[in-house]
Amino acid sequence: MSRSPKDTKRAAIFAAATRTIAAQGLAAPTAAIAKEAGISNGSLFNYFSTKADLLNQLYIEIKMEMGSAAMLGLPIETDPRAQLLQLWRNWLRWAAAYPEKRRTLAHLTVSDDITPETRKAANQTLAATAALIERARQSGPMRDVPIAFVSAIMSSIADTTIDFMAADPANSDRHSKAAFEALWRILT
Amino acid sequence: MSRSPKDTKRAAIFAAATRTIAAQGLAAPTAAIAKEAGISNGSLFNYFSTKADLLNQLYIEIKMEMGSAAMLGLPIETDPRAQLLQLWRNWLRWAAAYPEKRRTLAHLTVSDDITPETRKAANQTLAATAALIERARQSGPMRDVPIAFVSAIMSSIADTTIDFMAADPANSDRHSKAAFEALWRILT
Amino acid sequence: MSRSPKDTKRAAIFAAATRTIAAQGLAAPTAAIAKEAGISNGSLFNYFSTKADLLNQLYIEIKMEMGSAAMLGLPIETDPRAQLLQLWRNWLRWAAAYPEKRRTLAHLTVSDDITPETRKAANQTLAATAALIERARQSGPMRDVPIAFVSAIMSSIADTTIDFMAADPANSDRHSKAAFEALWRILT
Amino acid sequence: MSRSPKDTKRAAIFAAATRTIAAQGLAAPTAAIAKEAGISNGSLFNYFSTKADLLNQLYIEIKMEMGSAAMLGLPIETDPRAQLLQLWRNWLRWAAAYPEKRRTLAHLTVSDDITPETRKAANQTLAATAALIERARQSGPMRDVPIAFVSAIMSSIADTTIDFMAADPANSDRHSKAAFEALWRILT
DNA sequence: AATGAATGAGACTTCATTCAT
DNA sequence: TATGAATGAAGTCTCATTCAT
Repeated sequence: MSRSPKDTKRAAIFAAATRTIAAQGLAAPTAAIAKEAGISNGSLFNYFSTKADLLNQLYIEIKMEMGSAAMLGLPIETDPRAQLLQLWRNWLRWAAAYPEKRRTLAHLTVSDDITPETRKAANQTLAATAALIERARQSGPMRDVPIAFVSAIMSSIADTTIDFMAADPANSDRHSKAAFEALWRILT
Repeated sequence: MSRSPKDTKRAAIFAAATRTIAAQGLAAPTAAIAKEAGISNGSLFNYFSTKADLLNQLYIEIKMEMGSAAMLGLPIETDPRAQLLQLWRNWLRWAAAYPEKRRTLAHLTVSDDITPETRKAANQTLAATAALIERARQSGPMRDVPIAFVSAIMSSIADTTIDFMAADPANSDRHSKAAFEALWRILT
Repeated sequence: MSRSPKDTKRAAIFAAATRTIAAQGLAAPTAAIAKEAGISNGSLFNYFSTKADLLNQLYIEIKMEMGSAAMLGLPIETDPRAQLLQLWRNWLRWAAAYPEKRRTLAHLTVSDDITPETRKAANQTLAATAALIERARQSGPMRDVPIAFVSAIMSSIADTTIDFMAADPANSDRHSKAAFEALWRILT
Repeated sequence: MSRSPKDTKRAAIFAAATRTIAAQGLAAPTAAIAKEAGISNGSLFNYFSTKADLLNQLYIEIKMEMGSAAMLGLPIETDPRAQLLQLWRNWLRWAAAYPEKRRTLAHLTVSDDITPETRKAANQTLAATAALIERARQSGPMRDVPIAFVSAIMSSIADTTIDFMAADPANSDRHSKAAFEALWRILT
């Protein structure tokens, strides 16, 4: 079950890239990422053929982790609202716990280096989430809209909420609750 | 009424920058922008002292135009819903009409070159919008949340909607309407 | 006797160049000099065909003024020592009175833009000085050395003295006197 | 005993910079220096972070070499005059042997890129020289003047002498001797 | 597989000089 | 004669990528 040395190193580079990009933005030199990862600048290219390659894979990596975190310990067989609320809390908790990952993800999301293929692949990590939303909206007013659109709106509300939680941690809970209620009103 | 030649040239550079950044992203060379504007690379710096200066001013320019477009022909003395709906339509129509401005604005919004002062200045173009939202939500469920938060959520929903409208123009209206209804449910 | 308008403007440019170069060095933009002179950047080139031309003429101008200042009110028919002392005092007084001219002159002296012809022309402003030195050294130990060499040594001692006077004005007199005595010992 | 490859390359860059600056002045492009050193223009910045950094280090390098050369094989326990004479000869010989180093040093000395810290550091290479002068002047007429002033005068005379030696090599010895005697008369 | 020096294209910016008005 | 916008060559510095060791 343990990871190969190669995977370990890749993970170290991902972590280094996350920290470095969170701090410096996408213009962060590959040399800075390599240094943060404790390897030489040249070595980075033994693991990722180009900087763009690294960014694309990092994007998928973070997206997948975020997706997994969102689904963690989700109650089965409960009413949709309870499930969605749990998903919402998981999501926001993850974002609060890993601010650098979120910052870096925000940078990557708007990068021209991220290919459409990568975006498509990353979106599939949200399939489970989409299923939940599907249940929640099923007989509500959004029932005739493409599910991707509904998901995207939920995402954008979550992002906005996370921004405000980060800027004003004291009122984190209030913002989180208000946003969830708003979301629920959208769906039902 | 006509603009000074200097303003004309500035406007030409803004337009060139908008096109170039929409196409190439923020990494677009100043030389490319100058060429697009029909001037030499050195001349650009007779109008903007640095690239960052150009970006900041362009950001404010587009934001202000967007704000004006949103308020265009807004009915006075109507019920809040009619007003907000008009605002929503104006906004989305502008975005659809000037996709390059919107793309460029999206790039600028996340740029590290945009200073906090610029962001603050640009946000004041949304004051009128905020007042409308204020009326709409006044006795609704979002009444106790900071208005900035409500505004931000509205913005993010609008952005998402615009993205989907751009990607699927045939269903523009459906998306626009569904999103507005969702927004209205959030507020009331 | 009054100067032509053209000469007045030239003098204004010389003065502006002196101040600007004293402050910023030879890399001072011609535009900065023009602005300091109260004219437009293009106008400067109506008076001097190139920047190098301006620098060369400025060099001669300052050198001539310095030469004149040194000879001011020189007693005739006195013993050589009294004459040389007066010259020395004049020289140092001028340097103390016009620090910007001296700074600028120092910059110009080492500039590659100053042509050998200019240097030769400027040196002739020192002819009168050389004559004084000639008298002073006539039967002394330096009698067989080229007069240009003796003059140059005197110049360099004067420059060094002025530097120290500028850096430590409180001891100006002491330094001036000590240096003159040293010079006198060299010559006699 | 052999230098590391990195030091070898640094030395090559120093040599290239010395030649290039001697020929073209401080405005010599870094690209020209790099080419002269046989490396690409980007490589230069692997060794010196900025052009100013290179200039500062080069200044110290040449000053130290000059200082060492001056002290070479200095007789101990001799009378001050013999010691000073040896110093003088060493100094002038070095200057004659490495005209490019001297030219470059002259350029660097007046450069605004050389920081006060660098100048201070470089001046300490002359501490030994100052001690010699101290002995020589001890009961002479310059005994009450700051030693820095005396040293500076000696330097300026040396520089002037070197200029004349370079311009008129046939009379090198005459000039050197005459200048030393003049110096000695100053001190004693 | 790891290293890190070397590369050189390309970015931003400056500025002496020109020229239409 | 005066203006000042326009020019574009040139300069410094960065950095993704390569490759000999």
